[in-house]
Amino acid sequence: MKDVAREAGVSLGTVSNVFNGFPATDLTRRKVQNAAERLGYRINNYARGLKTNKTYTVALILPSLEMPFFHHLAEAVTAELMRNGYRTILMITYYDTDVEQQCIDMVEQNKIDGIIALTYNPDLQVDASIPFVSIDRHCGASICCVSSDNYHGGELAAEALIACGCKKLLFMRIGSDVASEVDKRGAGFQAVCQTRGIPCESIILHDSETDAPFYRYLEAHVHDGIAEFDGIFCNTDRLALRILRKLAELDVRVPEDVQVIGFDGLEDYVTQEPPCSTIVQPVTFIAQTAVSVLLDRENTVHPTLICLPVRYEAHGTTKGQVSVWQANI
Amino acid sequence: MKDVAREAGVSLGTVSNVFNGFPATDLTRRKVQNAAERLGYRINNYARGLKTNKTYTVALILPSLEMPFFHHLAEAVTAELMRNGYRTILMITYYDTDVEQQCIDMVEQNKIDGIIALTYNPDLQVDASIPFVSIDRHCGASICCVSSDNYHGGELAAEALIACGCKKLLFMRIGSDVASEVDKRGAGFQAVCQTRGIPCESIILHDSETDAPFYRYLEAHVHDGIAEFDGIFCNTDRLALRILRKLAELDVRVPEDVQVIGFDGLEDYVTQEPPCSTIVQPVTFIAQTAVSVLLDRENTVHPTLICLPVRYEAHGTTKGQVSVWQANI
DNA sequence: TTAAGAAATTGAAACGTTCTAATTACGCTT
DNA sequence: AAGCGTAATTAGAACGTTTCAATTTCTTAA
Repeated sequence: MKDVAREAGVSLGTVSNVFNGFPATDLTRRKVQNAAERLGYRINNYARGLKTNKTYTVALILPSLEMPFFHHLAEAVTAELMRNGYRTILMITYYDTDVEQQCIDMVEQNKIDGIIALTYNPDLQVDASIPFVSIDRHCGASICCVSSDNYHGGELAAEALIACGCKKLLFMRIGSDVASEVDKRGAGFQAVCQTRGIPCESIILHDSETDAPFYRYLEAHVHDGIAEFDGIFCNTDRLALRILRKLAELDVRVPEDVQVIGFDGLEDYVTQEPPCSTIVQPVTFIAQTAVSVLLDRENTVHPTLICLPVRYEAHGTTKGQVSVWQANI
Repeated sequence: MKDVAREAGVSLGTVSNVFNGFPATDLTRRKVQNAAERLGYRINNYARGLKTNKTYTVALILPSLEMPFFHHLAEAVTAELMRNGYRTILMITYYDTDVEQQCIDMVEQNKIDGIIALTYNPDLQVDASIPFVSIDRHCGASICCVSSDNYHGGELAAEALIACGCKKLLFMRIGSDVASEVDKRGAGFQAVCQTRGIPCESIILHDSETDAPFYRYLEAHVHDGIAEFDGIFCNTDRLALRILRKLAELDVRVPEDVQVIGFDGLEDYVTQEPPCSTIVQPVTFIAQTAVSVLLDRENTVHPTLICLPVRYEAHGTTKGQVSVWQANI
């Protein structure tokens, strides 16, 4: 920059002004730009960050990229940040709460502009001075969490199954994250069942790595292809897919005898064989919202939870193309 | 840091020494650490980067995260970099060659320590002074590219099918990246067919978004469940999966009448229904190799291509559990 | 006890920006 | 032509580290 200033015959400050869009004569502007071009000058963002304390970098902390929801999120967050001129530092925790804390520590060390995280550590130590947005799960009372409207998603699933004629329902939930927003899917589902007077059984697996308990339940409650229930809501598409295969194995006809709805609506699972009706999460919208809440530090008061609308999408494991999401619940 | 120095009653330089592991008395070391603790001091990496020109950050540029190969790669690269004390800046190009160039430009501006990229732009402008490793595809004569041993993978596929009794083979290839390392799969496959005197037809789709041409071919060459070929090698598992479904639709029995092998071996596809025999890529190893080549700037001379070993894995769409990868080709 | 040598510590000058207050140049009005 | 207000430019002090030559302190051996 010093060289550019000398080459252009102006002062250091002027070069800085030109590069930051501060007022300058067309002539000087041109002189500086030419000099910079000739010298192949590139601004040094570290020196700049040192002075401004602004790094145009945010950290994205995720448990893994293997689950479709996670890598879709990663892609969407990265894209949205880039659109705003920010870079993404990606960190993977492998569902390990210690690694989560490590990531936070590492990242705070680096004077970044914010953190977007999906973590499982209930008592994460995070510096209150650094903007933080969580996804799917609260971490800290005053930290904004953005997620799908899981509760309403559960309601939609119940409404859809009931509208398609189901009389006896089943809710299946797997996954290790307790007390997360995701947990509300079951609550919404059960609430509707209750109101409508539809019996509903729940099988909830928090710590199990395997689906075996679900399979055992199915085997116990299906006899000669006749099931004791006629509708299942699985809390993820991934699970729904495996349940569908198990049902096929047990000679249960879908959707004739039993109807199935999953949750997520990411192409990866929905288009698999068989494709499954589902509650679609607005991943891209979640990403965009998280980013804009994070970057918008104008309002000092932030919402503590933002739920984004989900919708029901029929893919053949429920009867008909019922547009339940338009129902006024 | 100034405050820490004052608090500990030592000079600025000493504090720096302590934090960088330079020799210091146990006493001073303790004094400095206590002071730092009391003041909640954290080193500022931007100031440090300014001085040392070392940022402990590398950029990872990928077309997308949706393909299993890509997100596995992203995860493995991130983990490996973290293990080495580096941070990962993730950038997604959406297969757009302009965006690729943009990413490179952005990243060069930021004085990072290196770039790992999987790009499609044949004439990417990249600053020779910044360490660069590409994956799956060369970009620039003197830039190191690491990939699976795709040629040998093709050979393995052919060997496996032939060892399982195939007499008339088919090679199917889809994907937009021309002239990449991936392209060598077909070459290896055909070479073995030639040597062994096995007839082999190839259907190569470079620009097609859809599989329709493959389906049309299959429909034309299968009559009443009897196919004119008895073995297929698909250049990805994703494709293999769809071909398998089409074959089922055409009442072709797999593996009895036609055997199928895919390529990639990432859980996402192999465990789908039906699971498919495949050539497994060592994703994690690719990631580790890319990182270590990138970080190891000691040797000024770098290899221009590094091929990592693949292996054949039977999953039921080929007959028997033939361990072809041990064959001495 | 002292001199020499090694080890630890210090002070000040970088690194490449931005920022602020001060200065200079410019265009108008009287 | 002088005076005034505004806009553009400048000089130099930060920002928080590292680095290196110079200095001090500590060890050891004569």
